[in-house]
Amino acid sequence: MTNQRDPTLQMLAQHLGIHVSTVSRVLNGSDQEAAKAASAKSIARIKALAEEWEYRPNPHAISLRKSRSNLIGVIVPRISDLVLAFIYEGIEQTALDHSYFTFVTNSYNDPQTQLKQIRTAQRRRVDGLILGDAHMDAAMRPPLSTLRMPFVLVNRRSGTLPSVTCNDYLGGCLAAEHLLQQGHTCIGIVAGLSFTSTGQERAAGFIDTCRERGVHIPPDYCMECSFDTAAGHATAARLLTLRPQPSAIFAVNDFGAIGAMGAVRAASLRVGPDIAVVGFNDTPLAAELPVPLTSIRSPLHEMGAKSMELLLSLLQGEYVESIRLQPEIIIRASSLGK
Amino acid sequence: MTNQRDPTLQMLAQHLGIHVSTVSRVLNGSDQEAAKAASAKSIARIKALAEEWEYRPNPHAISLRKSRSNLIGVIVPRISDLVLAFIYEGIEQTALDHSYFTFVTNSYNDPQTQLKQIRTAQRRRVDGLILGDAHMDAAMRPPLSTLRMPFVLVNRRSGTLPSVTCNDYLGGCLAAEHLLQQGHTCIGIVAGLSFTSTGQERAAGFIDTCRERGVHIPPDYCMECSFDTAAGHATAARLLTLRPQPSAIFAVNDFGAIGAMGAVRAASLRVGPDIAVVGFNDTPLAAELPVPLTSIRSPLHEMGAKSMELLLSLLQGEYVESIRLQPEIIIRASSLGK
DNA sequence: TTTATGTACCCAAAGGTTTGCGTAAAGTCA
DNA sequence: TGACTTTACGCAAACCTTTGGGTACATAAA
Repeated sequence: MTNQRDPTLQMLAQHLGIHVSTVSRVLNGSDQEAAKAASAKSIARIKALAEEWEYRPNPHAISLRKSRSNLIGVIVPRISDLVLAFIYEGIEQTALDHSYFTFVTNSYNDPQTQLKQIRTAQRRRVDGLILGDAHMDAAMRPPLSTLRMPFVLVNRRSGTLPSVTCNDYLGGCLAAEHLLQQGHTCIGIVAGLSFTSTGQERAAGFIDTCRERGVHIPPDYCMECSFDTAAGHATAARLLTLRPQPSAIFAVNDFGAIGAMGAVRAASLRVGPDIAVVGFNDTPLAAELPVPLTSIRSPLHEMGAKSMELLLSLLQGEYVESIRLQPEIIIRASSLGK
Repeated sequence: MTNQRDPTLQMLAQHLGIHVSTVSRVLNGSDQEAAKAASAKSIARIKALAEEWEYRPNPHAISLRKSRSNLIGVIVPRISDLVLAFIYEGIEQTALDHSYFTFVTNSYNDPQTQLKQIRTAQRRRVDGLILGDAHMDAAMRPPLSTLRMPFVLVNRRSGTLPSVTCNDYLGGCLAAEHLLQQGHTCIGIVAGLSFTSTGQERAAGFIDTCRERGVHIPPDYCMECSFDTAAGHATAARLLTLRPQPSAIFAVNDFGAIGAMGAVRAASLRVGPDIAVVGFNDTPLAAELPVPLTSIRSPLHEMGAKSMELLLSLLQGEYVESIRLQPEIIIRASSLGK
């Protein structure tokens, strides 16, 4: 019976001389329902044949009939940003565990593109969305509340929309406490994009903590920039031209911090002894850099997993609360004097 | 007419008093077919209403009817390996341009897992597969030829299976030529996993070129290891304990090279003046590292895009040839003496 | 006038499941 | 024996499209 086409319910039913509806109930109802639908003997026969023929239900037929697709759309700024890749791994694994499929696309932080990708996903009839590219500024973002579809934000939050994020403010505090403890009083910030909650809150936590300890960070020592290495380099270079020159730099993400380290070296200064550098996210790179990078660890995989769990709850019609995960500081050579 | 359910062909047809089959032909046949199916006036009415109601065909119904899903499965070792993330971006964009959807999963270089992921994708009724985690060793890999489904390999090749790769051997040659030109005669290799064509061919190109120029690389100076930073660090550390100590290290991927740079520094040596380091792939990080990394650039995005194009051809039933893209060396401070 | 050729449609089956409802036969109880 | 309940299924519609066939009417050619 190893012919070309995959077996269908109908083929099984016909072969067994049992009606297709009965076969259906046995094969995917609960044990209870199965018992109601057929005798023990029939159940055994059906299951045996399904096994032998390696019957796999056609997902398109199921989706059509049930009008749900078991598909989740994931939209991120860029999947080649390591941070998002780790988050996505958490999402994808959790989805698979619950027999959902996910597909992921880039929006490049462009609201226009984000909206387009959302529409494309909806055309594919996804059951829900996970958005990793939220803008804080409600005016700047597509009207998410009009999505008419369950969704959750991940990594970045926005207003009261359901989200799973790191406690970025606290992360900023941790970074500040460490640098203050090292005796720094003049500090520059590579602040990320201002419309992201990540950038905004990490910087805010940092600045507030400094102020509480009597260290003032002037506005021009806190520079907005995008989250890639090149931007981090350029921004840190500008920070280093300020007078008085900062003795430490806090970058709100590791890629930015790596760029900053490059800028420090390009200015013939040493990372650590001359200029302390602290990053954020503790990507696996951080520990292995030529000068190991002090970084705030955020639980990326867990963040992705939790966001998927939240969405699953939402799909069940349950009420959910946003989640904030705890960061932790990992101190390495880049922020320690000689 | 803004009610809850999305409009269907039938709803349009009923509203217009035109048969659903006619509406179908007008809406997705060519202009030719449309003209055959209905009068100019009817065509206009149909299109107008479809527009007004924002009609979107139900992909599940289409898939069921046509028994094709417009879905492509992509399997990679890890999407959080930057190299694969860039390749995937190329795949995904090209797919979207041809109105295909892709979804991606990790196989962690485990043949067992790979097979499982392939089966899962097939259960979703994908039209084709792109595999980024091929094993060279036919015995070690799932029997890809029995897939009964179009597929193409990307990044790594295996036997004569259709693939899109970088000319890794040539890349290895370029790296060797550069280091030889710098006067190095004792060189260590962080060689990657031996069952991957990438690791194997890059190392082979390097070693062969050295031999041609009279520089012998003993087997114990070429160490296998996985492609992450931590492994690169550990392996480079071992290379540095060899006597005579190598004055240069070629790592077959950038993450490995970054780890190696860490090891060099941990041994109180300077990257560049003391130990030259060369990587592979020229990920955006390379240029921005504290010591900028010399690396062989492989066109990752293009590789992904081309692999998708190849698969599309295969889906058309066309015959295809494997593609090898040209690498290029980007020289930076990490391989230059003082 | 007959025959051929379009034009502008409609019909109905098919694709694979799910699910509310119906029913014949067997068993239970008084 | 009659009434009633289980047991073990079967029936058919529904989900939304696509597509290989018509058909009825009109116009044109022979």
